Formats: sequence, C-alpha cells, structure tokens
Amino acid sequence: MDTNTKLKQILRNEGFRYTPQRQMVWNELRNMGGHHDCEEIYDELKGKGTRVSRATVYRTIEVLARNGLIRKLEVGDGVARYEAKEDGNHHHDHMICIETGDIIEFYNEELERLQEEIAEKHGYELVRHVHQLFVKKK
Amino acid sequence: MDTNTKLKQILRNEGFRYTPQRQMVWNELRNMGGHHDCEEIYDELKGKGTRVSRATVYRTIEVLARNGLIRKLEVGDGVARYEAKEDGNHHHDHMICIETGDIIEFYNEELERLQEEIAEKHGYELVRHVHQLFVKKK
DNA sequence: AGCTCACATGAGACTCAATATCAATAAAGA
DNA sequence: TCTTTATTGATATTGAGTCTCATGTGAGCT
Ligand SMILES: [Mn+2]
Ligand SMILES: [Mn+2]
Ligand SMILES: [Zn+2]
Ligand SMILES: [Zn+2]
Repeated sequence: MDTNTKLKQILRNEGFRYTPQRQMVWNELRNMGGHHDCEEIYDELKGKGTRVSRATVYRTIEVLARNGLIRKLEVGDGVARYEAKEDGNHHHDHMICIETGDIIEFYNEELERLQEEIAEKHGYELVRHVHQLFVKKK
Repeated sequence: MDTNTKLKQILRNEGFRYTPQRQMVWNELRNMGGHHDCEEIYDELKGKGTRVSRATVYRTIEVLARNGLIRKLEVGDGVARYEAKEDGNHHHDHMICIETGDIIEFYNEELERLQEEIAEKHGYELVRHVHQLFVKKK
C-alpha cells in the first residue's frame, strides 16, 4: 500500500477528512527527511508554489502526530520539530550536538528495557519517554 | 556554611551582586521544595507581601541555573520548572504521571553508564542529558 | 560614613511559537 | 447533485519568556 493510501486510511478511520493540504504536509515532511519544524515545512511548501496556510500546517502536524504518522521532538530551543515515521522506522532517541545542532539517532535495547523496569518498580506503566543526549565532538 | 552564605559566595565569585531579590527567590524555591515554574515562585513571593518583579524572578532563576544552584526541568507543557539543588542532592531524572501530573524522581546507575557509553561510541562527549518517563498508575 | 558607578531592579513593551476565531470552502455520504 | 459538517485561510490572540530604559542600590574605595 502506498503512503498516501495509508494516510487516507488512517485519517478516514479516525473520522478525519483526506484533504490535499494534509497530503501535501505529509508528503513534504517525508520527502524532506530528518527533523523539521512547522515553519520549515510551511516555507518549503510555499517555495514550491503550493497554497497552504501556516495555520493548516500547524493543525495538520498536530493531526499526524496524534495518529502516530509523525513524531514530535523538542530539544529545548523553543521550536517543536517533527519527523516522519516511515514504515520500517523503529523507535530511536536523539543525540544533539550542542556545537553544530546536528541530530544523531540512537537505539539501545538495554536502555529501553531498563526504563520499563524502572516504571514497573514504582508501580507505573511506561507510556512514552523522552531521552536526549546533549553532546559535543571529542 | 549556611545556604545564604553559599549563595553569596557563588554569586560574588561569578561577578554577580548579592541582592535581597536573589536571596528571596533562592530561599523561596528551597522552601517550596519540588518542581516549580517562575510564575509560581512569583505568586508565592507576592503572596507574602514581598516586593519582587516578575522580570527579576525570571532573571534570577536564569542566574541560579547558570551557576548550578538550581536545575531546569521541561516536561513539554510549555512552562519551565525548576528545583533547588540541595547540598546532598545527587543527579536524578523524572517520571511524570500523565494522569495526575505527579513528578517522581529516579536514579539508575546502569542507565547513566549506558548513556556515556553511547555518546562515546559515536565519537562524542556527553555534556548533559534529558531523560523523562511519562507513565500512568497500573 | 560618604562617594561613585557599574550592575540590578521594576514596569511595561515586545517577541515569537503556537492557538483560537470565524467566514468561506470543500470532503464525503445520501 | 445536494446537504451536512469538517477544514481551510487570514488574522487576531495567547502566553511564556525577553528586552528596554529610567531609577535604584551593592560594594569597593576613600
Ligand atoms: Mn528510547
Ligand atoms: Mn540521568
Ligand atoms: Zn529521529
Ligand atoms: Zn527533581
């Protein structure tokens, strides 16, 4: 199934409409790759002559995030970034270089396991987590 | 050495002045305990009849954080919270209950070690990290 | 104790990402 | 095609945090 059909199915299934604007935002973020904020997505679409409003980009991003199609990333600089969750895209966390702003992805099974264990130990169920390593080149 | 003398020493050492406002913000956050935002600190001081401006609370919090006297905590709800670093206060991360908003602290040595290891593995030096578990009661 | 002045404060203007408003538009089902 | 109702675009508004600048004050010096 192609990604647009997938988008359509998920939206329809949640009672949302399958609109050109939502397709554009979704496709743009996928094509850009990496981690981008709403303003970047909006500028990119505007640059291509596409007619989408800033408000709709923000709203669409919210809808996509709520439905697990994209992931939100806040590194503490005041803007929320997003990344498309491609089909084969497994969970990962981020390492942010405090000198270049580069974002490197990492995954560690033991780390994931320990978090579950800790939540459990306190009588809680782990729903989601934020894990960011702020680093600099050695 | 009492905490106000410690505050004085650190401020003076960094070229900052030891002012009543800075003492009040520092003492208030310590007395409140837990994790609070600037508005809460401001309201608390105002409620006691203390004369401090909102701008000064924000500026003081920034100074205290920069000098390692307090720690910043951002849980993603748009407001930065702070907690006093008491003398015996070792590093810890936070578990946030998504139902009650409760903040539970945790520390796991193995977790800390793994983070260093991961940064290292990618040729980076770990400067700081953000680690939050969003949980709910089982 | 008094003098000096660079730093700190208070009040309010300002920034900027994000959200809300609302009239106009257009999915989607009948 | 018609009708209903979510969505969109343009813009106003929100709110945490920052900036400005006139006034105040900590602290070094005499
Ligand atoms: Mn993880
Ligand atoms: Mn930690
Ligand atoms: Zn990523
Ligand atoms: Zn804490």
